[in-house]
Amino acid sequence: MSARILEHPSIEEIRLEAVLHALADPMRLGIVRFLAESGRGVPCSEIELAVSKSTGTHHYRVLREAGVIRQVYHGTSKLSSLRRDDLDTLFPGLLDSVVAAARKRSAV
Amino acid sequence: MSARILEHPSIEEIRLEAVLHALADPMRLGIVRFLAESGRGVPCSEIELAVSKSTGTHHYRVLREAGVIRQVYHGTSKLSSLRRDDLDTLFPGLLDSVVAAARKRSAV
DNA sequence: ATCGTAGTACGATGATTATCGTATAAAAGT
DNA sequence: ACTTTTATACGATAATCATCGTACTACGAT
Repeated sequence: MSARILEHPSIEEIRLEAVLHALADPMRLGIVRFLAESGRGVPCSEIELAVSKSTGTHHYRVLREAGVIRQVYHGTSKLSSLRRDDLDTLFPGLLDSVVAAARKRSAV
Repeated sequence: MSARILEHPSIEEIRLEAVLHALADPMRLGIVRFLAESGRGVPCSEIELAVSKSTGTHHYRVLREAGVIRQVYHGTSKLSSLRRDDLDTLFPGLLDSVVAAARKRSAV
C-alpha cells in the first residue's frame, strides 16, 4: 500500500468555524502551542499527550483536516507543522492571539 | 419569582477553550458579529436566527456562560452585548481577528 | 384581570465527539 | 528475515452537543 500521502484542505477550503473548533480543545491547543514555539516540523512522538496513541492520532487529524497543521511522512514518523502562512493570510492575527493567550494561560 | 439576575462568569473564570468553543459555531459566530457591529445592547429578538426560539436561547446561554456576551433583563426582553473589554484584556486581538474573519468570510 | 410579547425550563432525540483497545502497516535498522 | 519504532484503522462506548416541541414565567399594555 502506498497511501503515504495525506489529505489537506486547500487554502480556499479552510473554514473559520472548523479552525476555531479545532483550537477549542485543550489537547489540540497544546499541540498548536508546541508547534508554534518550535517553528519546525515535529514528530507526533515528540509532543507528550496524556491520552492513548490512537486518541492522539485523532487530534492530529482534526487539526490537519481543519487546515491548522500540515503533516508529511518522513520515514516511520510523521512531521507536523503549523500552516502559519495560510492561516495568517485567511485570518490575520487569529493564530497569534490564540497562541499568545494559550501561552499566558498556562504560564500561571 | 425574582430570578431575574443572570449568571455570568467573572473575568478570572473565563477560559480560552470555552471562548473558542462558543465561537466555533456558525450561529453563535453570527450573533457575535452582529453584536460587534451594533456595539450596543441588543434584544435576542432583533437577531434573526434560522432555528427555533429554544435553540436560540441555548446559543445565547453558551455565549454568556463562556464569557463572550453579557445579558441583562430589560422589561420582557433581554439585552445582549459583547464583553469586549474583558475579552480584549484576557485575549488581546482575538475577538477582533475572529470578527474580522467572520465578516470577510460572509462578504463573499 | 386579561392578553400579547419575549424568553426560559424541561425533557427528548439524533448527531458529533473524545476516548479506548486491539490489530495492522510502513519504514529503518540488525 | 526479523525487530523496533511510529503511527493508522477499525470498531466500541460514553459524553457532549444542537435541535426541537410543549409548557411555563415575567413583564408591560390594554
